[in-house]
Amino acid sequence: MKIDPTKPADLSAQIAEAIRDGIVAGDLIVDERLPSEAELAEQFDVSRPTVREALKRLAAQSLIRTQRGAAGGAFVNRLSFEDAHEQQITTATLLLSMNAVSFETACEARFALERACAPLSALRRSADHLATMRAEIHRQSQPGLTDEAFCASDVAFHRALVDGAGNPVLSYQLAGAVEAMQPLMNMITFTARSRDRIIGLHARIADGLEARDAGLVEAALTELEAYTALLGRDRAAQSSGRVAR
Amino acid sequence: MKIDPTKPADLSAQIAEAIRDGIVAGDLIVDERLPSEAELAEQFDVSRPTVREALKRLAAQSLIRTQRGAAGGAFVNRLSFEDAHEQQITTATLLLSMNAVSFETACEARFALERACAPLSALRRSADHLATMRAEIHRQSQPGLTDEAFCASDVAFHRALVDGAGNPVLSYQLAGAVEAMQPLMNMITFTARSRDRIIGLHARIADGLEARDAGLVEAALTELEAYTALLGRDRAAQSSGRVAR
DNA sequence: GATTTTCATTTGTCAGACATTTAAATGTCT
DNA sequence: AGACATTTAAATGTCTGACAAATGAAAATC
Repeated sequence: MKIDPTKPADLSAQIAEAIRDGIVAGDLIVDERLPSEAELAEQFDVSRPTVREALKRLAAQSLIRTQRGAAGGAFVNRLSFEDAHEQQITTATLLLSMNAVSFETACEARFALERACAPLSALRRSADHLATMRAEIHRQSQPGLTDEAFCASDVAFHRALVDGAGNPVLSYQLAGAVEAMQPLMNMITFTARSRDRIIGLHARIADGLEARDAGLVEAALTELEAYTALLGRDRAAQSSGRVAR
Repeated sequence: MKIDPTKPADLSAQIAEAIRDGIVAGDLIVDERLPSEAELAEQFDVSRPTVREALKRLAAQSLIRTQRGAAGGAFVNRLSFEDAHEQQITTATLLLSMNAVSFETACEARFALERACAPLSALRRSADHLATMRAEIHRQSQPGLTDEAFCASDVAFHRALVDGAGNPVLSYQLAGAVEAMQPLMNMITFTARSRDRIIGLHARIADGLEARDAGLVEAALTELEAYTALLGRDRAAQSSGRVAR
């Protein structure tokens, strides 16, 4: 592990990269302890603050964790699905909010991904998944539910659908996409009629999964996509109509 | 923006979180300059190194960029698809390598996602995408190609398929998944016969896209999934047969 | 032997300083 | 006045040294 002090990049960035490469290449295995900050500083021939900046970069990506005290230090972190999920959501959320991705584009991606889960979920969903979905449908039909709570329940419903596929990689990828869209969905105001429509489609999805009929689920998802896109367009039209610019 | 010095979390982590929240909430907009490190140190009532550690955390997530010099400083970064893509790949790669995700699971997720792209890609693929895919197929049939080069071309082929869908969100999500699998794919040795089989399926995918027939593409992808899973099982069987453990 | 105390190690934080980069301000010449 | 060179100030990047706080292990004590 060597770094080039003449490179234009920051030393801390170079050091972080060197350590990251070591982790990816398997030179550093999970739960292995890195040398102490003082030792790393000596190895890379830099000061301790520089090493610390590098370690913080890695910590921000959940690649390492640090522990204070005698037997403390920096340890290679076992990246959990939860950690990755968190990162994915913040990244995807920012991406959607800053790149002005159109609602339609995000919507299309989301439902395309969900439809990809449908056959697997129809095959493997447990009774638990189904129960969760039914419970969320019931919550969604409660009167007096705020739009935000409705959205949150919507996310939980779709998350159960995705988890039903029994593939953690899919769950991680997809749940991230679904949750990242929530801020955009929250901007929609759901009328009683639109809620009824959505709940009805949710029920059809749950029915399809119960019958293990992927076709039904996909059809309902396609309808739901079209309806969601419509709601998005309505909101856009309203807000552009209300405010002058 | 306030932090609590009595909290168990590191000050730099708290500061990073405070700034991140500001970005997500829109208090800090893209390309806006943050206060200088010295000013931030005063605002949060901490030292400059602590502020710097916080900024490095944010830089590691591509949330900010820093510039040296007179008009320099830390600026809120417009998160690009490329940046997000990079992050996604490293995260997903580590996730696959450290969590011992089975080849089958990763494979299933990958092809489920690709099938989700098929209808959109059939509808929207440009002549360019098709040309890229044909070119990669041609490269794959060159004799003397190393396994690694074959894999790289395979990734390029599938990336063109995904990009053909014309949905940047899908491209970002999916290309990440495909590329993250490359290390696992690289562990497979491709015989001449298996290459022929794969190339044939690639050709069928390209044909399907050319004819804008999503069904053909999906069918070929399903076959390719089955075949890839088979190759993965073979490799597992061989390696477990060769080495004792 | 069990409990308490001490201690060494390590990360977390601070203060101050200097180096380097960079753009803007200033000065100078044509 | 305009073009070019120089200076300057502001900002990040880095270093040194120090102290605080946490923590596990060894030593001391009961």
